[in-house]
Amino acid sequence: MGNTTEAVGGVQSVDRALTVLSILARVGEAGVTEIAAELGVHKSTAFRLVTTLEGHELVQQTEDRGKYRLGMGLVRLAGASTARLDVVQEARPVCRRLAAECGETVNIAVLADHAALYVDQVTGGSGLQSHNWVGQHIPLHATSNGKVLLCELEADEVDRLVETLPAYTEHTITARRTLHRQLATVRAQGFAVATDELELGLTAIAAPLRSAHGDVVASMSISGPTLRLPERRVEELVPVLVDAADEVSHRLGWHRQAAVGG
Amino acid sequence: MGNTTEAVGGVQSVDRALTVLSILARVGEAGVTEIAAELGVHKSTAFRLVTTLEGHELVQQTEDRGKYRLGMGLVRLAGASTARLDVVQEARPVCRRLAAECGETVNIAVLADHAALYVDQVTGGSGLQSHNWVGQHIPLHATSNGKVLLCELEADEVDRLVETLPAYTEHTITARRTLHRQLATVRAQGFAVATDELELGLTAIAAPLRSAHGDVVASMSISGPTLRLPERRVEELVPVLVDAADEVSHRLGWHRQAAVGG
DNA sequence: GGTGGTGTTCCCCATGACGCAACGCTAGCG
DNA sequence: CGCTAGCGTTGCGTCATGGGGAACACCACC
Repeated sequence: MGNTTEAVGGVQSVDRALTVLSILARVGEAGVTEIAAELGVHKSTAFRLVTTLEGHELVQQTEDRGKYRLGMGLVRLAGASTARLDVVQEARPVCRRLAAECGETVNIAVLADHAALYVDQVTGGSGLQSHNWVGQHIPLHATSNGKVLLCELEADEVDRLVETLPAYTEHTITARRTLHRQLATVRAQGFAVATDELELGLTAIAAPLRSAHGDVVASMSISGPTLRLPERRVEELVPVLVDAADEVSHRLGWHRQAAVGG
Repeated sequence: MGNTTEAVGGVQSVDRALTVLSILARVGEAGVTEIAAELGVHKSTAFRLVTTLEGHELVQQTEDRGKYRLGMGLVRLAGASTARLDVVQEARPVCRRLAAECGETVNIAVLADHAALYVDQVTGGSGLQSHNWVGQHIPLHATSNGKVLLCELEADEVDRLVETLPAYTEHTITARRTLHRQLATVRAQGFAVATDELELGLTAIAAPLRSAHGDVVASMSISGPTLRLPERRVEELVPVLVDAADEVSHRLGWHRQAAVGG
């Protein structure tokens, strides 16, 4: 009987095990009893599922006889997953160079499920990463990456993906018309800026990564504290970012002239 | 074709499903038949497992009736996973054990802003110790931690980070060529030593901590008075330190074999 | 149009996963 | 200090459930 999300797949025990992963992703840490309650199964069942997950390192215990949380096997799998995305593979060296060059964090995002999904991140300057965004879903209308990913879609497609426009700060775009107007600008100038729109004090600029067909398949961004990225510095960074993005697009087989069947 | 992992956990079908993920991580793409063969099960069984995985977006089909590969759900889960951990947290128990085991001070350092930043410290057995390094910025060219943090960077990146090479003692490296040569050695042997280079009478050895991607994200060091750490004792401690560092790397998701390219 | 490959579906059987209950353990509290 | 209540963990008998065989739909090559 459905508590959360159930009957997704065919094999019951596998479905339950994978639901355990979702639960842990949501709550961070959980004990066997808690998981069992959420799944609606007996403790022992939950325990066996968790143990199996642990055997593959997708889950790990915080300590002996302790709670469980997601494990590093997931990171490994996700790495293998994104590594197959040729976007990430091709972009990584460029990201690294860009991050080092401007001392800010560089991200790669793709369109996934009504949101921008961050698939890679290289932190600038300091090796101690402030916050790892990889795997996070970010609202499309409040981020530079989101705007880039949307900018070449049909208007009704944009409206389908962006169902609501919640305000995160006073600068967040909340009107559909404003959004569409901004997307036109982004499309025209080839990059997007978002200042304090998702979070006060957070600024980001983004540029599109294109496949051989010319489609926008991903977005590359530079982000950092608004204090470090005032208007003047943004103006400096934009051409650097666009150049880097173009280089990645080039590696992916895109050529400015080679518009395939307009 | 070796069955890589078998009977790891308790629940058979879950175990098989997770093995499917490993297989896909290894080969990139695979069809139902291929997966079934590798698992040693019937096609239909493999199909059901894959379908369940697909329901949770851990796997996706390249096209209709096509092969399967790892999905974006993994990236999401991995993001939730890495958000909860950081180097210090994972390293702390190992540091404590290491410090107790060898009776010297153990430090964790990361690259930050043209210097090594000490982010954690566990003092060794002997009671009162020198001052606390945590939060201190330390020159990269005169410390074992610095050498480790630099050793896998590009040569020009190293030169950018190390602007000048001031001499702190008569043993400090002051020539760029010497530094680059030493970094190559560190990279090759997997650890660094610094004797009397920052301060007369102070010896330290360091080894790299790697992320799931294989990048050197931090450095772990053992340091103490040169009197207590003569060459012979350093030789004893190096394998102990490297083992400890490898263990932390492992916890962070790094696996020697898990080089993604193949 | 044959032939061998794929991913997919159905159905029946026995295997293997489930719920139960009991265990060892820790923590809190009277 | 023992008593209880909660935890994660384990063995066991039973029956739901997942597995395998075979047939299906489809594609590509010959």
